[in-house]
Amino acid sequence: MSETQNDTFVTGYLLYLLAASSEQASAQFHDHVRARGLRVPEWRVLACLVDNDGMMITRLARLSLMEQSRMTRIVDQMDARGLVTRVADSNDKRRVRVRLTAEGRDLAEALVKDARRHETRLLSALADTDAARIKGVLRTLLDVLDRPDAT
Amino acid sequence: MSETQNDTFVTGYLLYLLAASSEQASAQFHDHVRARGLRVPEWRVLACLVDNDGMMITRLARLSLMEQSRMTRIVDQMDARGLVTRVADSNDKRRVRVRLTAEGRDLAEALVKDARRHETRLLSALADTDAARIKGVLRTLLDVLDRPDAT
DNA sequence: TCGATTTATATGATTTTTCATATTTTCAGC
DNA sequence: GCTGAAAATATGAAAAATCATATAAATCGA
Repeated sequence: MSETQNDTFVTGYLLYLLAASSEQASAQFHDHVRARGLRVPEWRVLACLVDNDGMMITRLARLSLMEQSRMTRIVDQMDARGLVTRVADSNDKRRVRVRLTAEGRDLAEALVKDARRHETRLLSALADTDAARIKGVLRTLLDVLDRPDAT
Repeated sequence: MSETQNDTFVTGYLLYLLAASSEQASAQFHDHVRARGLRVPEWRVLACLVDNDGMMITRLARLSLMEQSRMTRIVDQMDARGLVTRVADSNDKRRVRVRLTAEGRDLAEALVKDARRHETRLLSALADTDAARIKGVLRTLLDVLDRPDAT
């Protein structure tokens, strides 16, 4: 008994399993993203914009799971780098719409393709039953959490 | 069609579902942790140490999903605050064992109790089938990711 | 048992992230 | 059409995280 192993709580704790799964499942792809010269938050922005170009900063922040002020600065940098442009919303002058540039779109589409491939590989490493269930379970969890009575 | 909604990729992407689930499922409890005067990484350290007191920094970092140098500084702060103490390992002088103080242990045990309660509530908000499956699916995913041939 | 390698931790410098709050614009009710 | 509240974004200052690397101890092989 060289290394006393209790590990009774953390390892079985739902929030740990979620954090660890997310972290570890993403690690490889995030390396790929960085190899392509992007930081992870930037990749998230690109992915959101491929789905729906011209999102406003606030929504981009919510979807990308980060704070608004941080998103403002990330958009700054991506703008400076020529991946996106800021466009004033004509109806509501408070809003800033973020649009992909041609370069941004190319990069985004290439990475989405890579992401899909990676996801397929990941799912195929799971048993069929697990692969079939995982997304549904997570979506259900997210739905439940969205309800105001959540907890 | 006021807000053009495509949302074809991100919302259904496994790595997004994992990150979002983790983020959102944890949000409430993390607020609780902060209300108790701890930052999230500190709570993670306490939770690990309740399971297995005297872990070394490196292992603590791996389990808490963070970098070693970051963990060194977090342990510094927790030490300064009286939650843990550093103990030199007698067999291997490179190692630093992190031990809970009495105060640290009290806080840790209280929070673990809260965490378990919170987890129970969370799981009971899911349908029985989902609740029964979620941990298993995540554990399987983690197992697969641990294998060297992972992807 | 010496030297090269690996492992564990620490630290300086830089970059990110956060927090609080300012600014600007819209909206709701009167 | 005013006024106060709410929403969207930006920004300065502070705290935290990262990256590269230093230091020190253990281990492995010839």
